[in-house]
Amino acid sequence: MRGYSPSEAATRSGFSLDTLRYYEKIGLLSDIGRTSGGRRVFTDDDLSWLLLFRCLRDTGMPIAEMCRYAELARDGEHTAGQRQALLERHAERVEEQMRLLERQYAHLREKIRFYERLPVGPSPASESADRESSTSSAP
Amino acid sequence: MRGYSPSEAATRSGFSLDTLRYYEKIGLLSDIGRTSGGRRVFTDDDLSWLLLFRCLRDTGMPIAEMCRYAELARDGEHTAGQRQALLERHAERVEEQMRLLERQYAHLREKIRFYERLPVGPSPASESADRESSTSSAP
DNA sequence: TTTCAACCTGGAGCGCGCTCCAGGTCAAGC
DNA sequence: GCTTGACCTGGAGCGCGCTCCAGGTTGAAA
Repeated sequence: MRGYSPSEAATRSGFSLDTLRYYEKIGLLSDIGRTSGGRRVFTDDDLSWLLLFRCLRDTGMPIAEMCRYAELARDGEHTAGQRQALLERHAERVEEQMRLLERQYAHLREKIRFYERLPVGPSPASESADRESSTSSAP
Repeated sequence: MRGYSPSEAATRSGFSLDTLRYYEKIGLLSDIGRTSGGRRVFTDDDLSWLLLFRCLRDTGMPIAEMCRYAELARDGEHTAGQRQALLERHAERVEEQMRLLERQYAHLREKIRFYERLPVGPSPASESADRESSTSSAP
C-alpha cells in the first residue's frame, strides 16, 4: 500500500502527467490523495484503475464510456452487473476490431507481396505489365 | 472500366461523400474525372485506390503518410522501392498494434471473468472480499 | 417543361483527447 | 537559508479527421 508520486504513476501507467491531471479534472479519477502541501499521491488502487484505463483506451473505448464505468463503480457493488455488461459489449467491439485489423493486415501484406514480385532496379523490362488489375496507374 | 457516381464510390469504399471530396481537396486523390457538368466520375482504378486507403486508414496510418505514398506513386515507377519500404514500416507498426490489442483484450477478458465469478444479486455473503488485490474500491 | 434528388464549391465548425502555458508553491539536498 | 526541480491551478490551444453548411448547378424522370 505505498504511495506513488505523479511522475511515478505516469511512468507506471503510460499516461502523461498532464493526462493524469486531465483524467482527474473530468472525474475519471476521483479522490486521489494529496500531501499536506497539495501534491497528488497515487495508491496501488489508483494504479490498478490506471492500468484498467490503459487497457480500455488501448482497445479504443471512448473516455465518456470509461467515465460511465467509473461512475458505476463509485455507485457501489450493486452496479456490478451493469459494469460487466458494459465490458462485455466493449469486448465484442474489440473482437470486431481485431477481425478488421487482421483482414486489412492481410490486404496490406498482399500489397507488399506485389512489390516484392516487381522486377527491381534498372531492368528495362516489363513496365506497366503485371499491374494489379487495370491498365493505368494502380496503387 | 465503368464509371462510378460519387455516392456509388462512397458506398463501395466505405468513405462518406464529404470524405471523398476532402481526400481530393488535400491531394490524396487526384485527377478524378468529371462529366461535362462538373460531376465526379470514379473509375475502377480510383476505386482500387480508395480500397487501399480504406486498408491503410483501418490499420491506423495517418493521412499525411497516405499522401506521401500517393505522391510517390504519382512520381512514377522508380519510387516503387520507397513505396514498398513505407508499406513495410507500416506493416510492422500494425503487427505491434495487433500484439498490443491482443494483450489488452486478454486483460479485458480477465476483468470480465472477475465479474463472472462474483456472487450475483442479493446474496448477503462476501462483499469486499475476493476483490482483485487491495482492500478498497477496486476497478 | 418542370421537378427534384444528387451533385458542386469554399469555407467554417466540431468532437476528441490530450498538451501546453503562465504564474505560482513545495520540499529535498546543499 | 537557498536553490532547484518536481509539482500545483485554470484555462487556452492544438492536431487530426472529418462533417456540416449555404447557396448554387445538373440532369434524369415524369
